[in-house]
Amino acid sequence: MTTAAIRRTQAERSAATRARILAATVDCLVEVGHAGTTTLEVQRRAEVSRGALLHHFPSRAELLVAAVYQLFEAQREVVGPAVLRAREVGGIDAGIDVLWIAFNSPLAVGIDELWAAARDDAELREAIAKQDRNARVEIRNLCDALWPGYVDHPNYELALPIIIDAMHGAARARVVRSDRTTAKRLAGWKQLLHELWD
Amino acid sequence: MTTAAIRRTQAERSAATRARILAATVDCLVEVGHAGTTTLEVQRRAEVSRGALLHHFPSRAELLVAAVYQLFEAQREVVGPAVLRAREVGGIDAGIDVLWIAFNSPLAVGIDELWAAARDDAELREAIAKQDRNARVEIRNLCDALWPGYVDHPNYELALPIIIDAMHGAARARVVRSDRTTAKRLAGWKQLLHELWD
DNA sequence: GCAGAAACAGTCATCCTTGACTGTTAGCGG
DNA sequence: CCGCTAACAGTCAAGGATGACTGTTTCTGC
Repeated sequence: MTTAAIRRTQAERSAATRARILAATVDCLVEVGHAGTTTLEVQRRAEVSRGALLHHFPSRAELLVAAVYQLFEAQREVVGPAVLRAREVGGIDAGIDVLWIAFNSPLAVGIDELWAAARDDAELREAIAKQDRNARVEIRNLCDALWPGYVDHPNYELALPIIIDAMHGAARARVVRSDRTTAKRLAGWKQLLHELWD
Repeated sequence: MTTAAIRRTQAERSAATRARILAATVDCLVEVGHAGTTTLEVQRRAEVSRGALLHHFPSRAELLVAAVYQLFEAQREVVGPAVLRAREVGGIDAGIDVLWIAFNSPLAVGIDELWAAARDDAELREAIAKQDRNARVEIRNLCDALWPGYVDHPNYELALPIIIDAMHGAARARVVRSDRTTAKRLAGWKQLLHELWD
């Protein structure tokens, strides 16, 4: 009787639970890692039945592959606004700060987690590889947008991949090392670009 | 009767099987990753009984912690000789090549695997953190040995952590990306140091 | 308003891993 | 040579994860 009050189409119902499941999966990956992301745990967090979970994602593998896309998409939504703010400020330092946001977000932790798991899972590896290729292009465009004045500098092409790799490495080290060292790294990256570009 | 031919002390027997177990664990980590490194798989590869395994390492956690030390130690034995050769050649380029050997060795893959797992395992994290602190000092000394002529250069302190972080990041990316890009990276790192130091 | 399909609910068998446990053998001190 | 202890061997119970399976509800097309 009361249930009749809420009336949704099949597509709406389906999309809603699917979204809940994916959101729970992402949370799970970020908080307890790949190993901790069991289908049971996802099911608990999403508050769906086992049937619902298995209906949308017949296997754990498919769930994780879907999570890859979800993670990268969510990442875009985090980075986008930050870029806009940084463009108004402008300059090398603000650009580094924004880039670091991308690599340091909780979502990046989730991506990292799947990245590690991808080594033994061909399906997952393929999904990650594809998204990574896209991400590389986007990061490149992001940099061009952040530092329009330096795009034509002879050292621009030299510095970018190194900075990006360094951020990758630093993000990874963050698992073990203290936050304190992060500030030093940020300063170092800024100094490097000033050294190369100014 | 024939068994009497081989006579070893308790300590020798013990050390031998312990070494076999640890070697198998390292192999396992490198080949099938942290998740694939089950105690059963290690036991199979080391060709020891369950009793032997559990005798030396009462729990899987202790086994993995021991593997951390083993991995870093093995890494030293790989890098050491390479450094000696590089010192004879000398120069920025040879130094980069040696550093990359350290980050690109199969052992580094194993370390990476445990590094990822360390996020949800306090015991493991502590072990990794400790070894990482040592490794940082050693890498630093290694660089000083590789590039004695540049140690006092004003940009030396700036460049080192960035190169090291970049190698970390690149090593990680290697899981997904092709080897082809590695050559470009190596060239980029060399060029950066030439740019900064020459 | 009714057949059919999609979305969801809940249970269960199977498999795998872990570490506890008991039994056996090889070296060591006296 | 003998008792003892460390090193090793092999089995087993418990727990947890996965996905198959059956039942139920909600929507949609006609």
